[in-house]
Amino acid sequence: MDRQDRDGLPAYERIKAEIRTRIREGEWGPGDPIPGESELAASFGVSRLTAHRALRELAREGVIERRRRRGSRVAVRTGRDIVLEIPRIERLVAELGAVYELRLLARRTLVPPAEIRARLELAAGERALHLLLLHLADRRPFQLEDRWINLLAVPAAADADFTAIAPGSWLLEHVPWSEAEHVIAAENADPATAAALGIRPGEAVLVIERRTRNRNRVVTWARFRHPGASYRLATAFAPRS
Amino acid sequence: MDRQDRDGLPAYERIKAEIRTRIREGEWGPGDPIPGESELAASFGVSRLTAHRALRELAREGVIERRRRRGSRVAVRTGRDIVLEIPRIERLVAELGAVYELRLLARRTLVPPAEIRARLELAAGERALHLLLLHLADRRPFQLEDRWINLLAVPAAADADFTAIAPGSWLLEHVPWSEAEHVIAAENADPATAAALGIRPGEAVLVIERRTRNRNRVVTWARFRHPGASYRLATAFAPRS
DNA sequence: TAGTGGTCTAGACCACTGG
DNA sequence: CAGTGGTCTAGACCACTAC
Repeated sequence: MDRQDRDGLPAYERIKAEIRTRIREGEWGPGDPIPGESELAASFGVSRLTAHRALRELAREGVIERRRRRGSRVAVRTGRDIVLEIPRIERLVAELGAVYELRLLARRTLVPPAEIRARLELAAGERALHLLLLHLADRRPFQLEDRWINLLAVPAAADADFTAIAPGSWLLEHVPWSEAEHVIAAENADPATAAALGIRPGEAVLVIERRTRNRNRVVTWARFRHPGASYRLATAFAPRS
Repeated sequence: MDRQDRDGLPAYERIKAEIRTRIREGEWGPGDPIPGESELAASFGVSRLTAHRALRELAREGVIERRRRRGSRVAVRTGRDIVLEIPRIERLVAELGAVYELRLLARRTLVPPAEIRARLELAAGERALHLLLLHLADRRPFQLEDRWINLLAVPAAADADFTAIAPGSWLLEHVPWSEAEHVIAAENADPATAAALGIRPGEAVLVIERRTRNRNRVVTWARFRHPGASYRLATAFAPRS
């Protein structure tokens, strides 16, 4: 049953909350042992499995560390995980309360330069689709997108209308599953980038690169450039899970 | 028991792997229904709870979506979560194979300017500890750290020796639990930053800001600046959990 | 209102590991 | 080798919601 005995929360959530509270309030510090499954089960009046679930989830979230025989203890955090959500560009602009527009600046199918070919893990001489797009928010340049699409992985992209839908959105809808690698960097705007984004050459630009895979093939590689003065990635920290 | 029947994996992991495979290979596309708990339990010869665990974890990882009565289906991903791990600066430098050094450039306890006061959520007139540090990798400037510490939240910081240990590491060891907010941005180096980092004024700088909380109080707010040319944040995508 | 997911129990056996 | 965590089952009741 959805046990909502006391706080409208399932028993394992109540146990998790209780442990979190004791850690947050300093009663249990990093490295300190905390009660084991059996003890928790007894003190909360639940089965061991329920206590186990609470501890298992806390461990997955990085709050505690568990070892057989050794027991459970408060995790000693040596680093921090930042979870950044990067939504579709259309939603991002909409959430800023701005009107979104898309301009396709260039579209060509060609044999990519060596550097891009390596990123796409393409055979020599293989052609790929190159797109250059400008995303606008309230008619002002918001993001410059430089994208290569592996037509072997996504042949349908050759016929897609990227003046109507951003490639990122189109791909999300047409590629069933994907993993991605990201790089975030700061660069000085080169003259072409500056012209496209309507900023001065040399101005700081926030660069996000994304490489997406599907079935061990690189689907696409894209570089997004934002004017540094008007765009930042912000995150509320979320524990691992 | 740790059922390692076929692949050395627990049953719920085998079920998860099977579902992931079918999604990855396109057999089940975004939005498609997948077998329910009972059906999976029967076909894998496990109890419903084991099948439930597999589906629950996949849902938490964002792979599938579950709704009562409606059943389970492949998640329609509308965005991407990037998980960035930001390790301690000492470890980061060590992983680059470089020798780490720390230089404390300035240390003062003072009433912060209004902007900082707001970030620390401090009462007017309240003093805070301000630190300016330079982190070096192989004797070259790697990161400029501009940090404010709320002495009401961490009184012991007043006596800490930040010439020996980086404040980030010291805080991790002395503040039992924390949540954090992050901002990532690109800026042009101002003259002071350029001088400290040994770069030209105007060069792109990758800025990471972090605000850490404990018990609803802001513990510290810090701004880290890296020369854009020599530092990038990279991430392998990890599904949510 | 039927069917799916959500939670829970009591009992069980196994695996790992610190003393 | 004892104790802790890891997994599993069979059965149960409840909650939500699409039909």
